[in-house]
Amino acid sequence: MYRTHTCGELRINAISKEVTLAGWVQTIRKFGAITFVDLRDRYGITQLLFGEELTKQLDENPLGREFVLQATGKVSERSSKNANIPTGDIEIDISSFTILNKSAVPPFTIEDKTDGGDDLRMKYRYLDLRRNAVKKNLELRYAVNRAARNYLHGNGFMDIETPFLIKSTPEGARDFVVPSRMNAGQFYALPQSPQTFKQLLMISGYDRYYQVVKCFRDEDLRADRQPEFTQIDCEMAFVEQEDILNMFEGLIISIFKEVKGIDYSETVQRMTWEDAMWKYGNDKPDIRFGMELLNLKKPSAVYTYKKDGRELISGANFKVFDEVETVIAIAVPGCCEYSRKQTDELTEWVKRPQIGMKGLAFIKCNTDGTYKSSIDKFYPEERLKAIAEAANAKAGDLILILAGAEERTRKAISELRLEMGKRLGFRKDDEFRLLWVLDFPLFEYDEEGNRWVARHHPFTSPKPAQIETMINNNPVIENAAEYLQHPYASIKANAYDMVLNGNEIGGGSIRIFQKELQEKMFAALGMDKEEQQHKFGFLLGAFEYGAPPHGGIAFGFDRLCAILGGSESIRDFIAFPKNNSGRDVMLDAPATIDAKQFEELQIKLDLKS
RNA sequence: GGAUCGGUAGUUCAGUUGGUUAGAAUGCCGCCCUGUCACGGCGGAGGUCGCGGGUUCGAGUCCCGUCCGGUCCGCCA
Repeated sequence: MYRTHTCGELRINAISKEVTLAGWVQTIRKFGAITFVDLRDRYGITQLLFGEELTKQLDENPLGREFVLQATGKVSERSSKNANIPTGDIEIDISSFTILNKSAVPPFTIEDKTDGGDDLRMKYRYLDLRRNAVKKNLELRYAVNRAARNYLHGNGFMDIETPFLIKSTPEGARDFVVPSRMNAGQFYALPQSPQTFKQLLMISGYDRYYQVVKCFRDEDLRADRQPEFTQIDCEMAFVEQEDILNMFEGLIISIFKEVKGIDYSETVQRMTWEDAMWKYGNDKPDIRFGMELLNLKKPSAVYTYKKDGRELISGANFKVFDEVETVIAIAVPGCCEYSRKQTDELTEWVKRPQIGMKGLAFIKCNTDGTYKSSIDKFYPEERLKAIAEAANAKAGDLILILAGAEERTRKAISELRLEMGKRLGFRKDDEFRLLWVLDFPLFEYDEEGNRWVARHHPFTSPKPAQIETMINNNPVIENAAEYLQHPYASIKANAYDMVLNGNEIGGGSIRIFQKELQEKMFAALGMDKEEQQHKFGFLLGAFEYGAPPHGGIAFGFDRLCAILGGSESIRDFIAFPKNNSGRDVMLDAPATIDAKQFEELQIKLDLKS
């Protein structure tokens, strides 16, 4: 037996017990005749005391950091206790020890605040995983996993595995492809999601399905995006949108409760996609704080039913506002005292290439009721006041105004709102606010191909009232410049995203379950009959045999864990992540393969560069 | 595909206008130390300044190229 206890469990009540521990050497503190060794395992750290005799033995067999050590001795009370660790009241007075294995000096310190950089930590990920900070994240991940499974199991969902080697149907993201040896010249694709399989399971009658499953997308990465990632993938039959929303806000609330001990008692807010874009400039608004947008001017074709406040800025002969498509303002609370230096810094911030605005106008709503602005030359005080009132600005607030092309400006003001929210401390890691964003557009216009693409995916059903619009209109876009006038531009989907603190954590839709509508959808996306049959013949075939109404959702498991853990990056919540270029720096993958493997696959490399 | 920041000791970093032998902290090694827990004290070793080329009397420093890493845009149904 290697050990009787772990390094995290012994307390004062175990005194004088004879125990054997095994673990890794965290630190060695030698004092001439006696030596202290902190022994670490997954469960904690326990101090070992090497007396005079054993310290002499250490001279023969010196210990080093990360050596694997087994030690037997008696639990005793420390003469000076350490309140910082749970086992700090006791130590093990060692009677014998065995060095089970030596260790090279690790390239970085195995501590909560390590001296190692990201790159090095990834290369030696097996050492990095020994660190408490990373271990905590993986424990959180496992807790979220358990909580999700418990909830779904409790609600009658069944975990059914779906294949990883499937057919490439390049619709959205690029597929990872895998060559087949037995079918030379042919390729499998790794799934971007189990989408079609879970729909087939609904047709097969497994009316509540879930899977915590790896998905693969061959696209460029970000701090919160990996080429392989995990989804909590769910699907239900005989449901409407309302059933799905209720079931899955229940899932997240249950995870909050089990993992974080949070009672999320408030009603989960709901917002249409148009409202989200209008009020926050963004389809995943962070609703932990206000600072809603004041739309002072919008191009007429966008958000057709929304009235902007253009009368507030028009007729002032201010070219910048007169000549652009869109003008949007936000009122930043309590910032009217910003100095020239601070407003200049904000101007530089919005001019960065990532934001790409030409400038920033501001109105200071002074606490004495006066207004001071960078645009006073064009707008007398009463007009500034009118804008301030429309923006719900209070005395003491700073109004920031951006002007430019619709899409860019909306995106920029949204980023500015988030940045100001962050600077003012409105975005707290430990405050969680859920939001459903509903009624997304069914289609998006693809400028490059002058065609429609599915905003969510091609299996998403339109709002029932708009099915006629879709069937009765030709998807062809005659006039690219006026694509917004096309009937398809206004079709809304039965689709929903769950947003947590400004992050999309899940998204789904009610699916199309009628063959004819699905064919119309494929056709709208530019697929002829032959292509439809080649790519999705199996699904269209299945729709002929009694497909029930169904819908579902998938949650980004890694991202959800990162947000619950208060982190921006998902990498520390994945045991073995890839770097920015999609490389595993520990394995040094991807890599070339043997000539023999190419031979077996009957593939010859002919790289372009 | 593009933008941007970085690469100097095992590690994290500093290095002035281009100018003597490239520094600090930490880690590592040795000696001392019986109550430490960020132990302490003394001493020591440790460098292809990512790589290649150029400018210069002289390059860690300036220029060009390239590789690697971070962040972002495009992309991510």
